[in-house]
Amino acid sequence: MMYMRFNDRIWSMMRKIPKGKVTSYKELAMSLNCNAYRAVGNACRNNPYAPEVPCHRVVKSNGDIGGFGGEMDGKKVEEKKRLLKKEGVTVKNGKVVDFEKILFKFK
DNA sequence: TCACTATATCAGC
DNA sequence: GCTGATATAGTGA
Repeated sequence: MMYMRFNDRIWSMMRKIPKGKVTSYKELAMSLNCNAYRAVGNACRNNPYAPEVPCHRVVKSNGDIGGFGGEMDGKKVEEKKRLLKKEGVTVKNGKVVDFEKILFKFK
């Protein structure tokens, strides 16, 4: 399979996300290919790295937290929210406050 | 090729 | 505003 270049790229990009900021799957996808939103999420799910690649700083394009650890029901999602809050990102009702302001764009 | 995925977008209500 | 269906890109089997 052509190696995992996409995943590798995704991880590299996420690694650059500064603390206190977030990005969206869409932004990541757009920076690499264009519409591989799902592929980005896939990369995160297959993320072999843990704290090195802050996958919890990646949220949906509308500011929603999305999922985490493969659980979309909750459970780990609250952990994600907690992590973001701890890093300075305000999360309310499962959504990032001032999402556009703290959105980190690659370019 | 088929099925899966931490999404995005549109239609219907 | 919310729910469901569809589109799209990539990986694994």
